Amino acid sequence: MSVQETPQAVAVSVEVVVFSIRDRRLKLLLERRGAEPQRGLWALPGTFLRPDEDLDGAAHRALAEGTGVTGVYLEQLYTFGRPDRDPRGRVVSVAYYALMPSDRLRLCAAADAEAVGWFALDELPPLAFDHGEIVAMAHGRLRAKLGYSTIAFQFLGETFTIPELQAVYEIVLGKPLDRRNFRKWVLSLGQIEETRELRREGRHRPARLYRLADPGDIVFFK
Amino acid sequence: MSVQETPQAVAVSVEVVVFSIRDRRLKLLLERRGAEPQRGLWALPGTFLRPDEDLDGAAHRALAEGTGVTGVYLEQLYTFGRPDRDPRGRVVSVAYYALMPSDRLRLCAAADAEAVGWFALDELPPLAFDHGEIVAMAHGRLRAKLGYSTIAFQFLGETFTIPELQAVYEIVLGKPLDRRNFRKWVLSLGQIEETRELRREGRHRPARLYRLADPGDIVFFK
DNA sequence: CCAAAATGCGTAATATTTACGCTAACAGAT
DNA sequence: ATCTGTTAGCGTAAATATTACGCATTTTGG
Repeated sequence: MSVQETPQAVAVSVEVVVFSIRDRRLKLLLERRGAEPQRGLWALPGTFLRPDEDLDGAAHRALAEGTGVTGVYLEQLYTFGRPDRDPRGRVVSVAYYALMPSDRLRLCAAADAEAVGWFALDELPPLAFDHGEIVAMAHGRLRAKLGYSTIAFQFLGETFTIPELQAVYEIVLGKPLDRRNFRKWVLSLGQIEETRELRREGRHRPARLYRLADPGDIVFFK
Repeated sequence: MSVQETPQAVAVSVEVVVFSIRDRRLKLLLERRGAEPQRGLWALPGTFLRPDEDLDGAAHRALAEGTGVTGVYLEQLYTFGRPDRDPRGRVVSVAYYALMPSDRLRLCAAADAEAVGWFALDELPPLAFDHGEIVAMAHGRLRAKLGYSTIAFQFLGETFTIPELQAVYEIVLGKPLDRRNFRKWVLSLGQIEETRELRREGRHRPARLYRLADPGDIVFFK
């Protein structure tokens, strides 16, 4: 790095694209901005980076402060730095995306946000700054990563049935999958182990509950 | 983003991991640091972000100033922001990686660098800051992306033979490939078209020269 | 004109993916 | 107790993709 150049002071923020599946749809967590600029528009949960904090830490904090959510899967997505992307000045945003089970939420509006809400990905309100661009990239990455990693499991609780897992794939990919082939495929990954319990709901045969063999880990395959 | 927080001033830099294939090995372009801190250590070409510049622009500039190289394939890799990663203060680095043909270089040492040089990936000198970590991630990304995109072509000139392309794959993946299957595979991608010319070298049948059907574009497949 | 080296084509064996028939288990209605 | 609708779960065959590899072709150097 060229140390003879004078480093220019820049504000660094993190923004988090939080995905969850609710009502059989892929949804996004947004905060309504309670301050200028762009007051009233919806925006991604985010925060400025603190002096002694690393980027992952800031992303976790943004999520905790904005929504009370902790312990979810978080991954760095991309860094956005167009000079004019924030009217307040030069802000470089490191975007993250997060996946969480639908039940894991206690909504608590952040101090400077009038509201927090879930929005279906295909019915998003107008977003602040360049957050639409960030969301589009996060969605693409999520779809791609379903195919070669176990991130999809992050949408589910500790135990889950194979049909529930299949629903996650179908909702994110937007297309139906064959039950029988899906079952074979997911079992062949060697990532889940069966429990002794069943999930009974509806007037039909109950499904066996499974558990991640290595919870917390994201495994890559193929 | 939480606008009530005071944004902390942070220096933002870009660092570029430049890959090329020279002498049938995967090599990396490094600059020897000519100033403190860590003077004398080798480091990735990089620069601080300027006020009116976007991140991609800064990465291209870092490359042009450090090495005189322009017009190469550049892609954002990851952003590194551990609080203690640079002894000068808080520096968040947006890392990029670049691929270039082996012939495309006019080495010109940057003003503050005593030297610029190519190093085989498995014989790297000690690197400054956390650049070793950045290089490791770039190498992983490069290998992964060979499998589902046409980045490999960026290592070659405008025209190339199929065996030359195969050598790129073999060197990056570190394993031999079957000539006949490789040919079928690469032709089936529909990304290259044959020219009327041949490349003659050595005492053997000359190879046909091909050209990218859509030069500059990186195509994803599978 | 022969040997060496590398291109270029074709075909068989193997593995992976996809399609889909069929049985099992449960809830609730008759 | 039996029937019915619905979803879970198993197995098998067909289609597709990948891999292995034999062999003829085209060039150069001696």
